[in-house]
Amino acid sequence: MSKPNASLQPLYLQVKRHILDNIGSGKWGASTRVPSENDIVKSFGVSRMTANRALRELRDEGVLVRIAGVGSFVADRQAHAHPLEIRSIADEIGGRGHVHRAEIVSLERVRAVADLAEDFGIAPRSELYCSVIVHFENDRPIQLEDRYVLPKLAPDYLKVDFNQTTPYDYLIKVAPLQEAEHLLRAVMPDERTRKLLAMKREEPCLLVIRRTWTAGQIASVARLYYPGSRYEMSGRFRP
Amino acid sequence: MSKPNASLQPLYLQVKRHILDNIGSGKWGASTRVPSENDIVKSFGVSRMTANRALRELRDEGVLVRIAGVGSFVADRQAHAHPLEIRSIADEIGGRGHVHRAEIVSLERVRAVADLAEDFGIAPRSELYCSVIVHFENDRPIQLEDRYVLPKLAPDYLKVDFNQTTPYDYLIKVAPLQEAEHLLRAVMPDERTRKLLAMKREEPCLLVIRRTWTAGQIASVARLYYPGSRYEMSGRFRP
DNA sequence: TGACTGTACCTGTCTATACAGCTTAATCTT
DNA sequence: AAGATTAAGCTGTATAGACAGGTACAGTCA
Repeated sequence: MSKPNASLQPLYLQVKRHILDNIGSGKWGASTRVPSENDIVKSFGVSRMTANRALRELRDEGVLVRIAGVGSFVADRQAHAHPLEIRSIADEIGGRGHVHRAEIVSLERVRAVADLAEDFGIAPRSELYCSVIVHFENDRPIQLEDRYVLPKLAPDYLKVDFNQTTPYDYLIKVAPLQEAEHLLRAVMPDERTRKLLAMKREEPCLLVIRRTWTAGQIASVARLYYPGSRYEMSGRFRP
Repeated sequence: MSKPNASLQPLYLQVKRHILDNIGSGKWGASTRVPSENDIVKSFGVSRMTANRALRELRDEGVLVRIAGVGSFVADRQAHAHPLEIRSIADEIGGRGHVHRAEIVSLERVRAVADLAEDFGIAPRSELYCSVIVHFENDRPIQLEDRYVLPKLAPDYLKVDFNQTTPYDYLIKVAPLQEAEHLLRAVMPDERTRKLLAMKREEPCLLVIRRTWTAGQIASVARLYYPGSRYEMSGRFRP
C-alpha cells in the first residue's frame, strides 16, 4: 500500500516529534507512560514497524526507556553535555525538553586581577567586562556562569539583556569563535556559589573553565559551575 | 517465513558485527565501499529491511556514510587527540616524566549487581572479573581504578600481574578496542576511596566512568577516581 | 492462604513487498 | 559531437503480517 504522505516529513519523524513535543511541553513528565506501538498504529494510522522505529530511536537517543512486556516510558534524564563541545546552555536545556531561565547576579566592568590578566594576556588591572549569571533548568539552578570578556571584542556586552539571550549566544554573534579550551575539575563550591546553585553542604561542583579565542586572542574566560549531583558530561568516541 | 536464528544474536547485529570487523581489522579502510543492502540480502540471506537496519544504524553511529543513489562507504573520521582520549595511565604519567607505580587492592571474580549487569547487558548475578588498583605518580596516589571486565573477552584477567602492566594495556592486547564512552562527574569519595587516594576530608573527586566496547558489546566498565585537588582534564578544540 | 496457570498486552525481531527519489552510465537522438 | 533519454542500481521510507519472549494480573487449584 502506498501512501501520499502529504506533510513532507517522514511518518516516523512525525511520530517522534509528537512524542518529543509532549515531553517538551511538560505534559508527559519523567516516567510517564507513552503510547504503545499499537496505540500509535491506531491513533496515527501507521504500521507497527513505523511506530516501532519512532519509539526505538527515541530509546536509542535516551529519551525513552522501554521494557519488553511492560511499555515505554519517558526517561528521567540527568543533565549532561559532551566534554568537548560548546553549546549554548539554553539550547542544551531546550534539547532535553526543559525550560531555561536565567537570573543575572551581576553585570559590570572590573579590573583584571593577576591570574585573570595572565589568562587574557593583558596587563594586570586592565578593564574587563564581567557577568555572573545563574541558569535554571525547570526552575532548578543548573549552572553558575562566571564570565569575563575582553571589552575590545564585545564593547556592548554590558548593555545586553541576558534574560533574552545567553552570553554564549551573544558572543558568537559579535565575535566569531575560533578555538576553545576546556579545563575540567572537581571542586568544592565557595559559599556564594553553593547558595546560588541551591546545593547541599558537602556537595562538590563540576567546574568547567572555558577559554575561547577570537582573532588569535582570548576573547572570553568562563568559569562554569555545575552541581555535582545534577550534572554530568559524557562523550563517546573511537580511539 | 520464520527464522530459527541459531546463533542467538539478532541478524541485524550479526551484519553490523561483520562490517565492523572488516573495518576494525583494517581490511576496509576509510572511504571503502561496503556491500549494498541488496548485496547483504544475497550474502547473508536476510531481508532488505534487516540489511537496511544494520547499515542505517552504522550510519547513525558515524561508522558509515550513505549516499542515496550511490552506496555506503566507510566514514573517514578524523583521529583527534583529545585529552579525553583513552590512554594508559602509566603512559600518561610517563609522559609527564614521572614515575608510575601500581598497588593492587583486590583482584577477584564477582557477581554483577543489577546496575552493573545492565551496563554490560548481561543477566544480573552473572560473573564478572573485578580489579581495584591504585595508581601512583611519584609515590602520590593519583587514580583509583575500579574495573569490571567481561570474563568471556579476557579469560585470563585474574592471572595478570598488574604490577607489570595496567589493565588498560592488557585489555587492548586481548580485546581490540572499538569504541569508548566517558562520563564525567564530580562526587565526594566514600571513605575507602578517600583513604586509598590519601585525600583530605572535604575534598571532591573527579570521577570518570569509562565504558569500552569490543565487538559490539561492552567489554569493560571502569570507575576512575581522581583527587580533585591533584587532577584536571583539559582539551583544546575548534568548534 | 499460597502456588500455579492462562491470558492479554507489551516489546523485539524478521520477512516480503512496494514506491519514491537520487545518481551514474549507457543509449539514443539531433 | 553534444545533448536528451532511459535503464539500472542505490538508499529512504512504508506496509502488513508473523513469531518469540517478557510481564502483569486475574482466576483457579491445592
